[in-house]
Amino acid sequence: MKAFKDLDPLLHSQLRLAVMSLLISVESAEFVFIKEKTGATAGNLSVQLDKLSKASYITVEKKFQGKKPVTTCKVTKEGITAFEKYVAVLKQYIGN
Amino acid sequence: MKAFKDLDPLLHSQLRLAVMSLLISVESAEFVFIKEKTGATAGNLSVQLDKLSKASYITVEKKFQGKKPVTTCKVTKEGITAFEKYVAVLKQYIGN
DNA sequence: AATATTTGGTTTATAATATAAACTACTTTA
DNA sequence: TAAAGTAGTTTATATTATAAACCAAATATT
Repeated sequence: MKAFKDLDPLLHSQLRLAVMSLLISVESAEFVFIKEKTGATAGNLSVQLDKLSKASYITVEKKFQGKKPVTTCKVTKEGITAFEKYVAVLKQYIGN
Repeated sequence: MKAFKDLDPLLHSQLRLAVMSLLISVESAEFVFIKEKTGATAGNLSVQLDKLSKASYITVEKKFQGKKPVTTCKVTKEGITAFEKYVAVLKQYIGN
């Protein structure tokens, strides 16, 4: 019997956790906005969004707004569930 | 201005966080006990205890109990402070 | 009595992860 | 038309975590 349950490694990363936290509160956000809010570099953010997307925790939609590319992210139902589970497990570590 | 403060990287690690969580609740624990409670391998635990110790978050004392080596760990005041700060920052991510 | 096996670890090598730097493609401005 | 900016992606590197191999001593096995 394990005293500590595993923390979802996909969420146990500062940047990805910040992204999820952000997306849960706004339901939709653009790449540039997330980049500013998290203070991440574009490259790092691009990689981490890709990981979250591949896990179906978020959806990433790329379109053009006029002539500029715009990447819009949304959290999925699975993403919300995973986040909530992560928080619940985490509380075992940090004491509610 | 950054929306998300940095999470102490030393504490933002599943095993090290579990160790700290454990030590805060008991004030003193042996290597084998921590190993069992966290489910870590001895090698991994040895490395992570060393990191926590080098950061002065814990103290590690090695002695012999009869003929067996016993490694006893305690959390330091700095360790408690760092842990509490980590938790406070984390709450920004997970929403209290 | 020699030889496994277990205990309590450490050291080292490898795998995974995060991050930064370099690059692409297109647009706007000077 | 050249330089600089925007919005990203790809790739290389540094960091971190983990596992495998190892060590020394004690205990159990044949």
